[in-house]
Amino acid sequence: MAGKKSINCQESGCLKCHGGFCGQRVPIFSGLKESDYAKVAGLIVHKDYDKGEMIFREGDLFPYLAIVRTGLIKTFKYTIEGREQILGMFGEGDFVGEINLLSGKPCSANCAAINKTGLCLIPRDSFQALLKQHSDIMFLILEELATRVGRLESLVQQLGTQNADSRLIALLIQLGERYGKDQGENLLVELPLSREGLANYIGVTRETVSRKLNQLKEDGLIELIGNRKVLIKNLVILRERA
Amino acid sequence: MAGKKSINCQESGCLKCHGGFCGQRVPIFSGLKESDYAKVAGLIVHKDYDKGEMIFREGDLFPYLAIVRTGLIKTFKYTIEGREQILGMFGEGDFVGEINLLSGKPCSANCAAINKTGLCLIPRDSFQALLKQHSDIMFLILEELATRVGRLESLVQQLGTQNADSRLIALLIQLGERYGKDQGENLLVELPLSREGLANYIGVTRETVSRKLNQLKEDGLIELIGNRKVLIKNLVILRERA
DNA sequence: CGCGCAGTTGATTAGGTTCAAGGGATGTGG
DNA sequence: CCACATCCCTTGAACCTAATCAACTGCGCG
Repeated sequence: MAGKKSINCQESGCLKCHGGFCGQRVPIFSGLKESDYAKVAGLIVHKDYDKGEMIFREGDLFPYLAIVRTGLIKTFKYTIEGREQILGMFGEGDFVGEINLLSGKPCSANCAAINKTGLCLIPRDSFQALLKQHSDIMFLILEELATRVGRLESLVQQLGTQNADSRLIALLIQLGERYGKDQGENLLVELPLSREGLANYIGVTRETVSRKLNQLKEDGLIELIGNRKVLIKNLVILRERA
Repeated sequence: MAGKKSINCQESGCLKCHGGFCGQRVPIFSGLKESDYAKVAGLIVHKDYDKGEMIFREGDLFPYLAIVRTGLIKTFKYTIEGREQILGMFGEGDFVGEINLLSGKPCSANCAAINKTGLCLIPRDSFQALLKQHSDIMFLILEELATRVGRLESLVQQLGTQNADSRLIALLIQLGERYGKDQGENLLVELPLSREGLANYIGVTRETVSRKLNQLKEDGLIELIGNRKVLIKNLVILRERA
């Protein structure tokens, strides 16, 4: 056993990953040749995080590109009042830490594990060298950053909306698109976040989320299954109500 | 004269710009050699916009990288309620349109001129070719996108803050950092936006901006000079109040 | 000089926060 | 497998802030 919390695959060339997850299934490396991929794999360090554990903090130097191998993480900032404002969520194959990769600037936000999470860390220097040789990777990162800008813009749009119903509905639809499974007419959404988490995404209190969710249930638009599942019964009307 | 609203410098190799503004004073081209710069200049198309005029709309294909030569522009989305939510402002030397450059995707937001504005437009195809030859430009764009992500994150943080005072103060400080001029103890800020513009930045109504601004004046923290200037008298206390 | 837009100010209202208490689910250890 | 503890969620009531609606002011401009 290589320890409980941190498994370093450096010597083995990360055989555990190679042919497995972190690498070919990661979009930004999808274009690499076998031989190049082996080089990358040799640099990867594995690290596991418990639910709720911090990965980096705003202001930290975090000299890695972190790829999510398993689990789910979030980036967030603290509002002036001290509430946690979620900025984004990142699942398998997504990466964070790109900012410090380039300029060596400190982190612009906090990052924590939502669930038990395994990351693949690529040290900054190694990655920069890789980038220079493979401009196609740079291109993919550029694209990813552009879509990230797009997502943040949508979040700004959501938070700019006064109405709490609209914000919550927009979030539900969004989560549905990302995590929903079709169930005949309906869409079953496994929520990655608690009520408080949802609240911290859309800038309201957890009580409001609770109330609005139950209101939507009473209006027959959704069904609440336990605390972590929502069945969207009428996406069309839900969209209209936003 | 080459027309009132659109000046195409293609034939002349954009002599007007060369040695003048759009090019060497634009950060992303700062590393180009004279000869390479001449190539870029030959591709540039000038276009002028009146105050309030749309540059592109959400969903448009806008196959240009647009560099601000003179003036000021904003990107924005419409909230679900129909209010205009400003996403960002871009002044001389800044660029927009990077998203469609790569993937050819439609615009994720609207863009309009805040003041009379002159843009330098570089057609997408030409720019992509340029990027392939100059990975250093790609790198600069990557960096710019990263800072843009950072700004949007801060905006999300601001909008996630419930308190309207805090939001407005945060905006004032931000504008102060960007547009402020030191006046001894004080900081004079030329506002690039109307009250309504400020309101559309921080997701409140123009009435609220007006009230809060006057309250800050009465508390001796700021001085209002006409409608487009604010004198910040005590930045330290202002920060505390946020 | 007067028109029109931008900003201000006031009164009212509505919606969400806050504070407080009760109810369920989940998981752990006996 | 049940009992218990904890965490999370729900629900209620009061409050408060910012939106809304409406009228007024004043500045800039033709």
